[in-house]
Formats: sequence, C-alpha cells, structure tokens
Amino acid sequence: MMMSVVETGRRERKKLATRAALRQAALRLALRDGVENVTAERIADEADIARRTFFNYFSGKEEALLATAAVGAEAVVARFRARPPEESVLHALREAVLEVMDRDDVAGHEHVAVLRLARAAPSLLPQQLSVLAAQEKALAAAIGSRLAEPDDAYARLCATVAFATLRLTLDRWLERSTGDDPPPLEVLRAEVATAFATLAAGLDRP
Amino acid sequence: MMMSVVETGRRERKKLATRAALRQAALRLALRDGVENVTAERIADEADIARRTFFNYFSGKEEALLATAAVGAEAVVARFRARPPEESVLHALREAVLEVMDRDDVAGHEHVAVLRLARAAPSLLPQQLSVLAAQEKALAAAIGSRLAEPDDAYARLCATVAFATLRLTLDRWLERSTGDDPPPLEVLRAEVATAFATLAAGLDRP
DNA sequence: TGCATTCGTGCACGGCGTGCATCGAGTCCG
DNA sequence: CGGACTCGATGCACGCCGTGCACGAATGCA
Repeated sequence: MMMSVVETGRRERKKLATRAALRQAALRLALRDGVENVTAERIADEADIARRTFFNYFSGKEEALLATAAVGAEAVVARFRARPPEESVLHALREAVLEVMDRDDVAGHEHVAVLRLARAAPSLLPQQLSVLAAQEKALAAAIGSRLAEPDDAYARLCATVAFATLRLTLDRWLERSTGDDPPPLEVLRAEVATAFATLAAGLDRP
Repeated sequence: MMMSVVETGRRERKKLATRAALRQAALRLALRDGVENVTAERIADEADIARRTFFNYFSGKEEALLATAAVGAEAVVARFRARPPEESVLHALREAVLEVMDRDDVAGHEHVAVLRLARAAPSLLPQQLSVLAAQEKALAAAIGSRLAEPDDAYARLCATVAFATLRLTLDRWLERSTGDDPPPLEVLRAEVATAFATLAAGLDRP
C-alpha cells in the first residue's frame, strides 16, 4: 500500500479519467438543465457510467459539482506554500489568491461557472462551505510551518479568516454580474486587495 | 397577513410548542442513540407527531438538531444590536458574544450539547455552517446600521470574519474537552477576547 | 353559529446512499 | 507465459428522505 501521489498504472489513470468524466458530466448537466434537475442517475448516464459507480466517487451530486471548486481552493493553498518565506502571512495569502485568479484557463472558467451555480442554488451552499472548511486545515498547517515560533491559534485564525474573506469577496463580485457573465477580473483583484488590506490594518472601527 | 413577531393566538402557541417538541426530541434521540441512528421517523415518533408534520417544520434531521444552535447565533446578533452605539464594532461584538456565553441556562447547555454533537458528526457540519452563513446577513445589516457612513463591504467583512472567528474559537474550546464535559467557561472567555484582540490589532505577521 | 383559514395527517412516488455479491480487467510473480 | 491475486465496475435490494396532494379537524372571525 503506497501513499505515493504519482500512481503510475493503467488502473490509476482510468480512475482519474472516470472521476473527471463524472465531474464534467455533472457540470454540463447543471448548466444545461439547471441544478435542481440534476440527479445522480442522470450524471451517471451522461458519463456512461453506472449509478452505483458514481457513488463510489462522490457522496452525491453536490460533491460532484463542487469538486471543481475544491480544486481551486487547493490551488490557493499550494500557491501559498510556494511563496517566499520572507513575505508576511497576509501578503503571501493575497498573492496566492491573485495568482490562482490570474490563471485564465479552462479550469478557472469552470470554477467560476460552479460558483455562479452555487450562488443561485441554495442546496449547494452547505457543500460549498464544507469544501472551504476542509481546506482550512491544510491552510492552517501551511501557515503554521511558516511562522518563526509555532502558534496554532493564530495559524487557524488566519486560515479561517482568509477563506471566509475570499468567499465573501467572490460572492460580492458575482453579485455584480450584469446579464450572464461576471464583472472583469480587475474588479475582483481590487476587491481582494482592499479586503486583505483591511484585515492587515486592523478590522475594528469606532 | 400580519408579520408581527408576537402572534397571540392559540394556533401560534401550538405551533411553537410543536416546533420545540420536535427540536427537543431530536436532541434527546441524538444524545441517547447517536446522531447516525436518528431518523425523521424516530424524531416524529419520539414527539408523538406524524412524520409528514415533522417535514412541515424542518427540512431534515440536521436542521432540527441545529435549530438549537441557530437560536444562539441569533442571540448574538440581538445582543449586538443592544450594545451602546459609542462602542467600536469589534468591542460591541466581543461583548455580545460574552453576554450570550454568560447565560448559564438550559438553552445554553443544550447549545453546547449540540455543538459537541456537531464536532463528532461530520454530517452536521454543512448545516452548521449554513446556520452561521444565514445569520451573517442579519449581523452585517446590524453592523451597517451602526456605522457613521454606510460601508457594505466593511460591514459584511466584519460579520463574516466575526462568525468565522466565533466558530473557530468554539471549536478549539470543545477540542480541549477532557472526558465528557467541556473546559471551564473562563477559558472560552479568554480565547474569545484574544481572538478579537488579534483581529483588532491587525492579523498580519512577518 | 356558520364560514374561511390553516394545520395535522396519510398516501404515494421518485430520488438517495449503501451493503453485498459478482464479474472482469489490471497487476504481480514464478 | 500463465495462474493467482487485487481492485474497480456493476446490478440488486433495501430503508430512508423530502414533497405534492387531498382530506378532515382545529382554530379564528364575523
């Protein structure tokens, strides 16, 4: 039983492909028919996979849909780890977030599409929050290993507050959507910068 | 169709009683048999109410269980509104939280019991986060009406960060549970104070 | 007292999530 | 190469979930 990340077998490749197929099928159906009309059965059919097998990969349609968003949150943590250690915590966090946002690739567009679906579909909110909560632990660990002296309380507070701020900023950005596409990325970048600046300067006000 | 909060009729009293009976039955069963062994049917039977009627009051067992916790979050918002306007935002928030915690009544003990259940039962996490997210709007509105000049971005950021901090602090407090009961309240009060102090002083670190 | 609401309830139905047994492709080893 | 082993994919069955619908009873009102 190896825990290596790079499992080089045909089996592992097929598993990855199956998971991706299900994830994309879920997103396609949600965009085409609306979130409320998506069932596990339909997703499985769309990907030409048995219903039972779908549940081997995801606990439900919500998890399949938000798996796309989870990749984005993981990416933020990964980028944060890669930031130079001399940067302050909030500075590194902000840059990590901006780096992920600047990736204007297919995964990014899918991520935005999922977030827009989640905004309109209340049934996705619990799962969306759970995804962030799960990544909080990873981010807290990453922050902790950056500190000169360990401070679990501070690391976890930072992680929690950072993701909460990110979620709020994205929500406010999507809220401004005119018609059927989101505002320009520059607006989002500016909002992220000001939010993190507020946190760094001290949140209190008279 | 009156929207008054105090509906003084026999009907309203019975509805409140039914809701409370279901809520308490859910908590009783979860504590006795474990969260995973609680079903809507059992809750309804325990309260001597039809299964169908249960779903007229709650969307599922998770909501019935977390309803107890939701009351606590609402109380924080209510106390915050009652704080004198000359206090700074974070100061008023901290005092509001401490006021609610100091209420050593039955509702408080039930609230703690539910939080301890939620910590051990992953299936309750999504709903727990949703409860807080729902109260964020109310808290943001309360903060907004306190500010000299309106600042929606700041108000919502404060509300989100405050509840996120509260959730984290409670989690860390329950984490320290020795055996079958939580650490003393004084520890919790101190943790809340330091967390809010950190936010007020600025979250960033080298 | 009679009428209008509204609540509680039973019924039915489609969807959900999982344990279990089976089959077959992929992997390993001699 | 070939046999044995591993593990994912699948079908089946079952209990639970959440809701639309219809109906009767309790409540509120004039």
